[in-house]
Amino acid sequence: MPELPEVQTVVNFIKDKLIEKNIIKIVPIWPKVFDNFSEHDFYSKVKNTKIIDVKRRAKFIIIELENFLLAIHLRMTGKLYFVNKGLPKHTSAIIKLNSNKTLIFEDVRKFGRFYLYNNLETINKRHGYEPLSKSFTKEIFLEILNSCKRGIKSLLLDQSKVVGLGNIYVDESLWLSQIHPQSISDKIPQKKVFILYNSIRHVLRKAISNNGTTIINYTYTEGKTGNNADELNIYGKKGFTCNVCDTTIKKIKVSNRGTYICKCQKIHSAKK
DNA sequence: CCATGAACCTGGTCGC
DNA sequence: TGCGACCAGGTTCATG
Repeated sequence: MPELPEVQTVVNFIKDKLIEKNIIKIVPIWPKVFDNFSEHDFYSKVKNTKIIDVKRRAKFIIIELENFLLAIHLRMTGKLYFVNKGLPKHTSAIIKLNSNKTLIFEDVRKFGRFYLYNNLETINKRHGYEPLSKSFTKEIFLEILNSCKRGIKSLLLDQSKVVGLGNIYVDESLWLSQIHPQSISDKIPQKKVFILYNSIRHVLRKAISNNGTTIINYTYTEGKTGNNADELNIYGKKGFTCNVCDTTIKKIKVSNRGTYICKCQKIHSAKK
């Protein structure tokens, strides 16, 4: 579930119930879920457990406390939501609030992690531009693409350049721009780079406004799901007809990821 | 610098 | 119905 729009949706959904509350208990159920701290560390390091703010940076959910922040990465199957009673089968961690509410981190594949940091520095060091921020201009995007020679899909998935894109939205953005995922980044004409820039922002904004894409029954809480699956044009559409070029959508492998393409996506590479 | 593959995990689906 | 193979919205690390 978790690319930028889905993480943003989780933040939007839980934020109000967290701000101004105190964390009275935080329990790891899966032993490895707390990456760089222990339950005891949390209680002793974090003096004031009042939550100041909840936001997103890259694909992390950032729960900001007075002198620390708790960063949560959902990885492939993580879900963060409130429960009234009982624990789901794959509960990985529990956060209890003084409001008597319980936030659950459910994670079937157990890849998700919690991190305790003083500030955002550690995350910022390894992560690039927020694609929807003002500082991410089309000129900067062009510079990123021209400064290396990499397959465009692999580059877009690289969080140290531009954050938030994952397998779904990369395929959707490239399709919308009619660029083949194996195009070499510095061989894509400037005009198309700008189209790709617009496509990425359009695709992400639309997905956020739809509360994210639900593929496998992802529920934020009480059955709420994202509606963006209806908006997908290429991802998961193998065998369907592309509604632009009218040919059959194929599935191939690019950067070791399942990748959906159609004929209208041109490959830009060094001439043979 | 860049690509590839494995590792971390569980569960669903597909083909025989 | 059963079983194995393969796949999954992410990231990191080792290797060539």
